[in-house]
Amino acid sequence: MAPKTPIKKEPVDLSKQKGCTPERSPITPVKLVDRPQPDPWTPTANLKMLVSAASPDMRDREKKKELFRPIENSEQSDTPDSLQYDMVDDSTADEFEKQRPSRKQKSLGLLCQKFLARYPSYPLSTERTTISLDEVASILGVERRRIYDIVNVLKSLHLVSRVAKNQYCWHGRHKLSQTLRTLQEAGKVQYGELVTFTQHKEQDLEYRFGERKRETIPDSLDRPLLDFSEPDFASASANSRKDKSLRIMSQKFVMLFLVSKTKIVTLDIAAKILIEETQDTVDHSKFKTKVRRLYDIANVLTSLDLIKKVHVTEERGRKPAFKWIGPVEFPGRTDEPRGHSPTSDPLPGARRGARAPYRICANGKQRFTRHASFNSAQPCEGTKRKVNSEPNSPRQEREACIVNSDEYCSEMINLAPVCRQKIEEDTRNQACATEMTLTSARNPSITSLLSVPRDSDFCVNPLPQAVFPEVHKDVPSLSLPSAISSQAPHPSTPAASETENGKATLVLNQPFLCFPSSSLIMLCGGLQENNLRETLPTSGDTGRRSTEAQAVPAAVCQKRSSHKCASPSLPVDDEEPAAKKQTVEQSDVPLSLVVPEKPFESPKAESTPGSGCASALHLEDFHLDLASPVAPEAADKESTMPLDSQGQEKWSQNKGPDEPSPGKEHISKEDANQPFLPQYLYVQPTAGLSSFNFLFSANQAPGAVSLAASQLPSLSVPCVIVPSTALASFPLVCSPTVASPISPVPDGSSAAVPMNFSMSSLASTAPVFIGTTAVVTPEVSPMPSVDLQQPAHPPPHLSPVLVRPCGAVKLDSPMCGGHPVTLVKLEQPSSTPLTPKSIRPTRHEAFFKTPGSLEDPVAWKKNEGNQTRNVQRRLEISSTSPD
DNA sequence: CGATCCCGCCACATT
DNA sequence: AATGTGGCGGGATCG
Repeated sequence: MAPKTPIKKEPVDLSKQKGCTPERSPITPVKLVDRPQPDPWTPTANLKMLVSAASPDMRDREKKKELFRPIENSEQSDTPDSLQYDMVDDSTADEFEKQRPSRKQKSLGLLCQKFLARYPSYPLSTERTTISLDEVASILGVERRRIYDIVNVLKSLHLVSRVAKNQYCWHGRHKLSQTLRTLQEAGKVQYGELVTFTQHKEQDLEYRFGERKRETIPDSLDRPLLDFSEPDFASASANSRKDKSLRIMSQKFVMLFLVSKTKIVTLDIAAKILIEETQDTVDHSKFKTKVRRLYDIANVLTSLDLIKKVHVTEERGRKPAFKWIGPVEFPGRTDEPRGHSPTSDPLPGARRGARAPYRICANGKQRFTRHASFNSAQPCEGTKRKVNSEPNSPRQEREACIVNSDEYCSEMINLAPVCRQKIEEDTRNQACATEMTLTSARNPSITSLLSVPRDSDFCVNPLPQAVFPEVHKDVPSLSLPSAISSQAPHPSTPAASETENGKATLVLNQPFLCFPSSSLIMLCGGLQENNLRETLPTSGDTGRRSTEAQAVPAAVCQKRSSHKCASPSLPVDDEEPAAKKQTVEQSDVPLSLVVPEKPFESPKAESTPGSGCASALHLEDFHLDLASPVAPEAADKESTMPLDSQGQEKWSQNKGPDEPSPGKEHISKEDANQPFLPQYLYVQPTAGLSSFNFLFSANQAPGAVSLAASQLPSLSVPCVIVPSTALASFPLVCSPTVASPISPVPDGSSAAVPMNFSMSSLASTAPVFIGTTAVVTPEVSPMPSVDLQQPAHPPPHLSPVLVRPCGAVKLDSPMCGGHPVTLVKLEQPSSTPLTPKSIRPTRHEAFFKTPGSLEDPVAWKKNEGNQTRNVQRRLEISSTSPD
C-alpha cells in the first residue's frame, strides 16, 4: 500500500553500484552504519531499505556525521551488496511498512546526508573521486532529478564540479573556506551592507525593493557572483550554459548569511532579495517558487552543517529562518594577512580559531561584538547586545532583535540588495563625467559624508576610516610594503597626528591606504550616485538622488559640527552616519573583492558594455590573487596592462595639470578624507578610468590634514598619485602637501602638490586625481616619502584597499532608497558610531590596528609584498581583460 | 491551515 | 532525436 514505496525507484542497477563502486568504495564511508542490515535481502532490497530507511528522524545524521567523517577515509571495503546504508531501524519488519517513506524520509536533506556520507569531507588530494549521477541515484534510490538538486548546491560551493556528462568530481570541503570567503566578499560587494533589522525592516525591504526594483542593471550583479563561483577552478568545462538559479541562488543565499551580522536569514527575506535581484516583479507565485527552492537549498546546506533552521519570532509571528553555523571567518591565506586586530596578532591562525567574525577588526569593537554573537552559540546574547547597546537607532535595534521560538534571539537581517551595480555604473559614468563630479564635489555635503564618521577634528581620521574602513585592515596588511615595515614606525606620521590628537596618531599608524581604483570609485559611488543620478539619471532615480544628496549634506553638517551623534540635525542623520559607518565596516570586505568588481563595472559604464563578464572575472581574479599570488602574472600585468597604459597617459597628463582632469578633483576630495588616514592611498586603476593607481601620502600633512578635516569640506592633502603601472616605473609622485585651502597644512610637507579634496570630488567618482607632478618629497612623511622614494619598489606600499563608500553612501540615504536599502546596524559597534566620539574610538582602533597591522604586514610584505602588488596588478589586468 | 518540500512534468541544452 | 539538466509549481505531508 505504501503509496510510494521506494521500490519504484529501485530500478537501480545493482550492477552499476558494484561496478561503480570502485570509485566509491574507497569513498564510501561506512556511514551508517550500523547495524547490519538485518537481512541482506537482495541488493535491491537494500537499496530500498536505504531509501526508506532513513530513520524517521534525523537522528541518524548526527551519528553519521560523527561516525563517518572520521571513518571516511579509512578504507572500508564496502561491500557493495550490502549497502552500508543504514537502515535505520532494526525493526525491519516494519521497514516495508515503514518504507512508506514519510516525507521526511525522503527529504532532500536526508538524501543529501546520505550522499555526503559517501564521500570524505576532506578527500586526499591524491584520490580523485568521481561521482556518477546514475550510480548515486540508484544507490540512494532516488530519481536523478533529486541528485541534481543536491549536486547543484554542492557545486555552488565547489564541493563538487562537473567533469562530464554524468560525472562529477568530488572535491570535498577543502575549498570550502575559500569559496565562502569569496562569497562573503562578493556578498559584501553586492549587498554591501546589509542591514539588519527586524520585521519592520522587512517591510522596508519590501518597499525598497519596489523602489529599487532592479535598477538598471540587474544582471550584472548576478553575474559576477555566478561567474566567480562557477569558474570553478576545476571545471574544465566552462560552464557554459546558463546556469541558473539553483546554483546561483545557493550562492546568493550563502552570501546573505556571510554578509549578515546576525547570520540569520529568514526565508522570506532571502526570497525577496533573491527575487529582487533577478527580477523585480515579485509575483506571489514567484515568491512561492523561490521559497521552495530555498528550502531545497537550505536542506542541502543544513546537511553540510552550514546552517540550521531556526525560527524568528516577530511581532507578526514566527518566521522560518536559517542560521549560519558554518565558519564565519575564513582564514585566509594570503589575503588576510593583515593584523588589524588590536592585538595585532600576527597570527591568522589564532584568529582563525577564534574566527573573528569579521576580519575587519580594524573597526574593532563592533566586530568583536559580533563575534560574540556569532560565535557559535550565543547568538542571542551577542546579537542582543549588539542591538541594544549600540544601536544607532534604538528602534532598529529592537527590531533587530527577535526572539526565536527557540531561544535564540535571532535577528533578522535584511539585506538590501543594493544595486551596487548602479552605483558602480554611476561611478563610472561619473568618472567619465568628471565634470559632474566636480560640481558635486564642491558640495560640502560630500565632504561631510566623509568626515561624518568622525568628528571634525578627527574627522580626518575618522572619515577616512569611515570611508575606507576596510582599507585599514586590509590595506595595511596588504599594502604594507617593506618600506613600510622599515618605516613602520612611521615616525613622522605619528608626530603629525599627535599634533592634533591621539587620533592623528591613529592615522599615522596607518601607513598606507590602498584603494583599488574601484575602491575609489566605490567611495565616490555613494556620492556619485547622487551625482550620477543627477547627471545621469540612469533610471530615474531622481528622487533618490535628491534624497541622498540631501542626506549627505546633512551628514556633512553634522560632521562638520564634528559631532555626529549630536547631530541631530536630522534625526535620521544619526542613523545614517551610523549606517555609513557600518557600511564602511562591512566594507571591510576584503579589498580584493571590492576592487575587482568595481573596476570592472566601472569600465563597463564607461567603456565596455560587456562589463558583466568582466565583473565576474574580476572576482575570480581576485580570488586568485588572494589565494595565490602570482608574481609572474602581476608582472605581466603591469607591463601588459593596456588599459593601464591608457590610464597612465591620462594620468600623466593629469599629473601635470593637477586639476585638469576632473578626476583630480575627486581625488582631492578624497584626500581630504584620506589625509587623515593614511599616508597613502593607493588606487588601482580600474579598467576604465583608470588605470591609475594613486598613492596619497597623507602623512605629510597629517596635521594639515586633520586641520583640514576639521575645517571640513575640503581638505587639501598632499598626495601622491601613482599609476599602478606607473608605480612600478615611477616612484611616487608627491604632491606637496598641500594645505587645504582651509587648513594650513600646506607647507608642511612640502611636497608636492597640494590637493584639495572635497568630498564632492569623490563623489565624482572619477578615480582620477590630482595630478601633481609627481615629486617625491622626502620631507613628507617619512614613510611615505620612503616609499615614494623608492621608485623601483613602488608597489610595496600599495595596499589594496577596499572602500565601500558606496555602502556608506547608501547608508546615508537609506531614505533615498535607492540603493542600498539596508542599513542597519552593522555591527553593534557601529552603534557607537552614533556618537561621534564613539565612532572615533572605533576607528581609532582601526587605525591603531593599522599600525599593528603594519607590522604584520611588513612581515609579510617581505613575503607577500609581492603578492600585494600582484594583486593589484592582477586586478588591473583583470580589469583590462575583462572578457 | 500554514509551513515544508516531494515529485515529476517539461523546457532547454547537449550530444 | 535522445539524453542530460534542471526550472518550476502542483499538491501531498507535516506540525
